[in-house]
Amino acid sequence: MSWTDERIEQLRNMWEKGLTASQIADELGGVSRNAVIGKAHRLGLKSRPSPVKATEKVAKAPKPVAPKPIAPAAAPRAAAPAFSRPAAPPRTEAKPVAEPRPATEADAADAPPPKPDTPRIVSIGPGGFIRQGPGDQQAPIPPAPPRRLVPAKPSPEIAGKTSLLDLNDRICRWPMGHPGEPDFHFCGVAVNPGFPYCVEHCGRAYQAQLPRGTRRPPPPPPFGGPRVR
DNA sequence: CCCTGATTCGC
DNA sequence: GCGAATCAGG
Repeated sequence: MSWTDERIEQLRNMWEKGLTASQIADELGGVSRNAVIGKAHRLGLKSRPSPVKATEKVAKAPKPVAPKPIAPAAAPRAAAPAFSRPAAPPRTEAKPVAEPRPATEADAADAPPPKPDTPRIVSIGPGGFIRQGPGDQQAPIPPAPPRRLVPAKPSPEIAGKTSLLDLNDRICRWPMGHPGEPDFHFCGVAVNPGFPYCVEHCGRAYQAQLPRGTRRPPPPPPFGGPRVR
């Protein structure tokens, strides 16, 4: 398979919709997940949360990775491959990282004082416990992180469509489109009383039983017909 | 082990 | 330009 304009277009759309590379590859067909990712990068559209790129700790000790016993004579690929990318790309303003010292347990305090520079004056009570001053109450109130129960962008294709969550026993649950595709939805019109489908789709779902031996018309296609790719 | 995306590099 | 192989985190 080659990257025709149309396929590139599909790749772009799906990628920006947040579909995974696997899904895109599956949808396009004829290409692997790697092919999709590679093409996406070549197109310049990358980003999207990567499970692997999030780490940017310099404190990581350089791990030499045991050289493979085979093919030592293979030409070294780069001049200095071992340290080709230890330098953190200054993606964000690289603030001076605190020196990696052997962290003590005491350092791991959950609530460090907001102003480390200000000397805190504490008093020791009888018995050695630390008295808390009026302003010393540890702020135990973590700012509640704003949470969104519903994605802000439910994908324009689904807007207004009857989704799986919208199903109830009064609306037609005849599937429209192909499951797994972004615009897959359900019929959603008023149901034929006593049936899970509307009148029209009941006609499709429930076909009269014909006498044995008679030729029957082709059965109703599942999910609206054969998949076209 | 499965998944994910990123990167490398021979073709 | 392409994508398999590989890496590396979840």
